[in-house]
Amino acid sequence: MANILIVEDEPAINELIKRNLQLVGHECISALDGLQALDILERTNKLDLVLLDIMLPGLDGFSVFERIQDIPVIFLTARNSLDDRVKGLNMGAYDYIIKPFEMLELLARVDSVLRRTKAENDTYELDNLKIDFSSRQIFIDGKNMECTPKEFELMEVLVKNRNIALSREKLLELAWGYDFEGDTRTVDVHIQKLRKKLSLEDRIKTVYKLGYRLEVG
Amino acid sequence: MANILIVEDEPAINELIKRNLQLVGHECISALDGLQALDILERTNKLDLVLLDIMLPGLDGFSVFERIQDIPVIFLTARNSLDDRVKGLNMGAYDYIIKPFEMLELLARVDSVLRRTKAENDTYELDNLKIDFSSRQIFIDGKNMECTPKEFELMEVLVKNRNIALSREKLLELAWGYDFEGDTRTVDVHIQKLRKKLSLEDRIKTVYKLGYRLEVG
DNA sequence: ATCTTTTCTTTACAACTCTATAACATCTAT
DNA sequence: ATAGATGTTATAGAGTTGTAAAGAAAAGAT
Repeated sequence: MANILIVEDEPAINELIKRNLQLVGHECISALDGLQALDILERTNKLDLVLLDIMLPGLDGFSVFERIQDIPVIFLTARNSLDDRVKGLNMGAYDYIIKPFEMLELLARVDSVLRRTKAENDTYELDNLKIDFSSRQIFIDGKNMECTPKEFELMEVLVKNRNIALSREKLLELAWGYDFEGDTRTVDVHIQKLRKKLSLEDRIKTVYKLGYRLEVG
Repeated sequence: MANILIVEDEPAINELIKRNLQLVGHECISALDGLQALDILERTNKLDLVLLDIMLPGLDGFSVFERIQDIPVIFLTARNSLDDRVKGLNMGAYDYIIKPFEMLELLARVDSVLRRTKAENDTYELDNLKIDFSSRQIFIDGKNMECTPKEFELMEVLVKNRNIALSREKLLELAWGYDFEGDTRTVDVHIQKLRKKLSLEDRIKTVYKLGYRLEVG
């Protein structure tokens, strides 16, 4: 889907981010310090996004950022200070995330930035299924399936968190909003609609006692 | 909400942290020195987080930390030195807080770590077996084995206490909950299922007259 | 406004899955 | 050899999910 450079000096966190981005279909390359990042930036020209830690040994994130041209950057920072945030955004970063962060939040922000910057990223294709996030339409073999708003929103959440088991509560939070007060069974009914309408009976798996997961090769 | 162990030798500060965490709905238990902390860690297995002072009488915080497995730790330290910070984070701590700290900051960091550890995608690998604790899936050679909830929970307990012989009573307590009233033979049946489904016949050992042990190189 | 249509949520019950237990077989220590 | 411990299989019941249809809410038409 997209090529992403992860610049983060803590190997465990770097690996964690990488694993999750790969899970949803991105190509990733890791750098553990600023110099390594510059090296990769110089040799590679197909990067779509850089996740950049500010606190790095040696060359810091801001210095790396100055050498990046025409690639969107999301800063990762342990510091919550307004200074760093403002500095980063003033320099032209697209977004910033304060560590420690929720993985689902990171995935959402990455998607958001890619959507803003890469037109062809507005759609996701899966076999004969095509999802157009900007026009909020879903196609099967090029035929518009006329989804309702809730159907689309739920499908969007499943697609953006594919291969991850999501509880009914989490799905309600992500597709309905954290303030939804109703029954969790509502999710079930909408899942059935998606399964039927989009022929996803064997792709949307039930995770017994938990929720659902969209399974994709 | 979460079970938190507070290791801090100054009674007033320990009590202060405890009161505030309880106020926001957490369960707390206090230790006033390293040995007491180890004792609690040994007897309790439902802790979600440890707040650990580095400067302690007798056994210091780093030594306590070495005995903690699979529980996130936030170090509390009066020392602002980069050395201690780096040492703590290198050892695998999730975060650290410099004393004196604002209570709200502590609460925010506690929440943040708890949120992160719940969403985090941590896995344990053992030969061709991979256990993903966040999505609750077990893979063999990358193939999802479709475990039931109880199968997963029992496997989780075995893995997290690998190489330790666990009695049936202990397994029931850890995987079923302390309030399970049924027969201990229930464990046997589930152990057989794991052995069969995950080909662990020679890894899950029977400890005659006691229980079972997952044996790992 | 009111009525109609569409979408969403809830409900009720059917279908299914999981789990504990029982019953019997086999093993182990003495 | 024997008593007690563990392995194995089958099954009923509890709990979870699937599904259709009724009820409620929102959107659109008149």
